[in-house]
Amino acid sequence: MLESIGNLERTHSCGALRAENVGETIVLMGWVARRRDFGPLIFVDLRDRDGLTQVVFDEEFSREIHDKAEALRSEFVIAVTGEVIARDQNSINKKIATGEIEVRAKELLILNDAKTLPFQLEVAGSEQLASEDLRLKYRYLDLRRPQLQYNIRTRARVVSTIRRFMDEQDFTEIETPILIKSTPEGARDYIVPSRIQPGKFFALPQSPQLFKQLCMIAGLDKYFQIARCFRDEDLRADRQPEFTQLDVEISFPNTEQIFRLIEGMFERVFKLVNARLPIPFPRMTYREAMERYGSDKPDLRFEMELTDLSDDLKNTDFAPFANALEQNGQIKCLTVKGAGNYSRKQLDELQEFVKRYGAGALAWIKLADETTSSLLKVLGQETIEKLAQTAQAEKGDLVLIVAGKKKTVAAGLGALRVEIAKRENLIDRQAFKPLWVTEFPMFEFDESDGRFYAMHHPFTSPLDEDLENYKRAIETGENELLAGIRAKAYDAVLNGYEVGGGSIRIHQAAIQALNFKALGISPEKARERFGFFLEALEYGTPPHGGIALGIERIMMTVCGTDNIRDVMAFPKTASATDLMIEAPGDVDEAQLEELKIKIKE
RNA sequence: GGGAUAGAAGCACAAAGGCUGUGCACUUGAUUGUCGAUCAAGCAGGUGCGGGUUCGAGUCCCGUCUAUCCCGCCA
Repeated sequence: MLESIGNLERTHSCGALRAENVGETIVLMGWVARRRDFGPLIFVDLRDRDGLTQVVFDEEFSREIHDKAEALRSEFVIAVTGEVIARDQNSINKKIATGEIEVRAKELLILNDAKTLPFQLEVAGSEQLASEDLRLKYRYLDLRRPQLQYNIRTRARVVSTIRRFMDEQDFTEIETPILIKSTPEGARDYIVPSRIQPGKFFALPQSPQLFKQLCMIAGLDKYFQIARCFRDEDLRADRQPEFTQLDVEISFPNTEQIFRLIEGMFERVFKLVNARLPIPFPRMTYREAMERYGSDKPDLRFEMELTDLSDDLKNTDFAPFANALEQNGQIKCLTVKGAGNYSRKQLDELQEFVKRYGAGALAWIKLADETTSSLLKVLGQETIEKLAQTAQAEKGDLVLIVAGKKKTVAAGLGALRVEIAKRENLIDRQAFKPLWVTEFPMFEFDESDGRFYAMHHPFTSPLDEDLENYKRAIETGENELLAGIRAKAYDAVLNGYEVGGGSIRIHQAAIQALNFKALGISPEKARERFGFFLEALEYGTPPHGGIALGIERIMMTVCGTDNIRDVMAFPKTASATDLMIEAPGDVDEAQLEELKIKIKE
């Protein structure tokens, strides 16, 4: 028999009661986390979002209530009125915040029952959770787990802290449209058919980029938005098709102002979890990051930098190395301290690992009792010793070498660096290591379709020092020169995650036109795609720039998880479906008819 | 689009190519101090799906589906 809550009100949460409450009569409501039946005595761990409180149903105290409690099962929803009593010294439970007390029930309302759950929320004394697909199907149950409750509530605190901070800094929160126009540049769009304009489509924003720039043209001066963004691309452990950004734009800015603002924001956010960040953040150019770490988002929680061996090998006959150098490539290595005893199997695994990034092979030098190497036969002992010396390897160390195109070497060794840090447990889990990566290249050449793409986005301003070369390169079509042009673009990096990226934008129509030319977008095409924006640029556009920060990525570091699904209430699977609501789904024939859409086949 | 791993009771797992099993959950009973309660009994699957190899297949092979991680893609 289920009962009504009536006018009963909670006096405390299940995490609130302490020794000083002893003697009070209180009302708790929550879920039965666990029941321990001792016959005349029944213990119930009552759970809500704040914690657990032990409730005692004592036959001696109230026969009627005790007997009623016999019917309780896991996840029943109950209201308990009772007295807070102190526990014996030896029955204090140090594992829970309310462990010094318990509640002796004198009233019990069974507000709802619950079927046996399809999986146990947490198996006591075990790290094992049910498989993720099952937990995603019953996400509302998985969310009852204290860890997810903590993550979701911490996210809310972070977001409200950000709002308050941006408000204090005199920013205006502005909502931009969700139904916008598709722009083929950048990520694939999610598209939405229009009923009133059959055959036409909206797109969901990949980011509010052009709208925030238009806000600057509109004289709104300091804009921000906690903006939902959509990208129809494949998922990863840190990527979902819809996600949230703190989107920021400022008029008359310089990079320093933006860095200061964001550093202040991060400082405030990380205070919530009692973490201190180094202010100002260290900085590194893109070029330096790639050379030293093989990554534009280096994880600075551990050392282990790359070493260039190209000089030592410039006269080598060994074909893979000679070819790499001939094609303007590189030979670089990682020195792993104390890994000189790696087995053949381990080295094979690492080789397989770098091959995923396009590396042909992984050569190694082991400095054990004697120095051995997979290259011994082809390079000879002397060269091996020299390489080990250049790599600053000492006895007991391991040197891992990759040769090839610069991009491949960086990708392979950059990823290997992180992989080895995980295997060797080199990462300080408590540390927060932020970094600004600056001076990104303007463009990236795509071999497959033989044109340049904007590395950041097509509205990014070139670096002042590179402006002359930029203009010349575009006018004369010198690809090599163009590839070297740097942008006023920067990324915020935290613990190896790119948590944000931004730039100073182009505010002059003539430069914007040049940029489209560099990207191979004809004036006609540009007008068709971005005409409204190009026109807007001509009506007195102030210099402006900004940044967008990924809320989920920030939350991943705040919550100490490596999975984005742990910091979102209702995430999607790797194949971009929602197992709970079973989306995407079919629509009625009538709906399609209204939209004038026919499904092929 | 590609690669890797996994799929067995409600859940998590063990099972040299040879009778399937363990823990938790669940049900019933016992139990005055537990907090991963304990004890006893009970309930419960034939291994994601489709083929193949074999005297015999969770186990080997092929395909497929789902989940996860990665490459490509994406900032």
